[in-house]
Amino acid sequence: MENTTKSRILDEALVLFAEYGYKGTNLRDLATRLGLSKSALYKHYESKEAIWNALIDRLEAYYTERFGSPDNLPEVPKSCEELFAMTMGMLRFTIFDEKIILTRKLLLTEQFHDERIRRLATRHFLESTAGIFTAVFEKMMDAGLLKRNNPQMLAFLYTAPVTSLIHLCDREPENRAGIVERIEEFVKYFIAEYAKE
Amino acid sequence: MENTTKSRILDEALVLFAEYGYKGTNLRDLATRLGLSKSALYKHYESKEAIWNALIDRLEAYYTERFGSPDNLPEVPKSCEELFAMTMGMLRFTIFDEKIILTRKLLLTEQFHDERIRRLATRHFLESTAGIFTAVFEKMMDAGLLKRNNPQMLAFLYTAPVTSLIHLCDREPENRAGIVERIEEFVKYFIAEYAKE
DNA sequence: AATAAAGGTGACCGATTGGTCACCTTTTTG
DNA sequence: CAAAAAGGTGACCAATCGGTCACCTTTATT
Repeated sequence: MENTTKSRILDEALVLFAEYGYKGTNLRDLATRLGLSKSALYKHYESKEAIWNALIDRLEAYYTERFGSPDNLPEVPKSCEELFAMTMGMLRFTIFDEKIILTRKLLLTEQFHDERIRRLATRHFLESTAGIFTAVFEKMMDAGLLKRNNPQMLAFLYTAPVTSLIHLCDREPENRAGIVERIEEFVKYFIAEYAKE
Repeated sequence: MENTTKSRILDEALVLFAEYGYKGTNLRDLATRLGLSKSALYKHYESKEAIWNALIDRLEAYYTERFGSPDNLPEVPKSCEELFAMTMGMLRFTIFDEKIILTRKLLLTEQFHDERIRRLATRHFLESTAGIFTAVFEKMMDAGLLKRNNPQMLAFLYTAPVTSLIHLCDREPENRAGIVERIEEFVKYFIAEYAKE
């Protein structure tokens, strides 16, 4: 169920839906990109909407698998340097992976046109990463690495600015290097501000 | 040049483009909503694209008028209570005004399909409000109301989380009241954290 | 009052779209 | 190996879209 035509259709659908939107995507282009005829698509999905729904099914599955259970938390950093390294590691992953970029674009551009996308957008942009860092910060406070503070508030204060710069990165990929530096600067500032001592 | 048909077309175009996207908007709907026939639109604009461009012209003009010159800064708060009041005032304006909500939706959903929207999105979501608060914080630090700190970084730390909650508000208008409370909570937390003493 | 310009209408056009169908080819299955 | 299921094709269809046109009505202009 990996490199089947059925799943390749979804791969390519993500590219087109993310780039041109649901309305702006047509099945002839999709078929051509896959080296298929348009009618072949209908052997795998019964309509354009069915492709769309299957793509969102897959996205939802990805999110529940990735962020659904609290046991796949990252290792808690044992120092502020490790916190910095972990953050930048996550960032690089999130900012350079083509599929994740496309997913973000899809969530942003279709959030007001589809109920399930709307819910995923909140989950992605607000809850997922902030939830992880809430747990991380809490443990780092317990370990005496960060000043005592409201961990949830602190995580929100940490992730929201970074998220907004990630959006900038999607919008201006030509400035990616400079933006990564800016994020680095922010992360350093934040850690310096809230590190113990 | 205010309540002319020409400008009413743009008003209604904003609604449709924001709600359904450029591709998802059709001129028959637009005309019907205005109580016109479709061909009447062509007496005012030569194409769908021309309507789109005129709408963006107007948006750009609004932004340069509103945020273009540094002299229309808000009054600098004389206390942290005033900073709180000012912030919540700006927030309420930004969150309840139907036209601003639609504009945000348009910027989000069309930012990858149009170069000028892309630039406006960065200006709106990253530069405008952060710029204002950079100036405000700098002056409040000079006045001894806030702890000495990097004003630009602080403004970014302040506005980015609020902006992300404004997006949440657009996505879930049914939870607006609760989200406003959450913003209030954040703003209080932030001010308490960075107020002098 | 005559004329022209501006504003508005409905019928129509070609292009594009999602979707269907009869037919062919390959692969699987008993 | 025969049958059938799965995968693929190109021609075609109806609906929708942006856009045009000839024509009518209202409003300014001189």
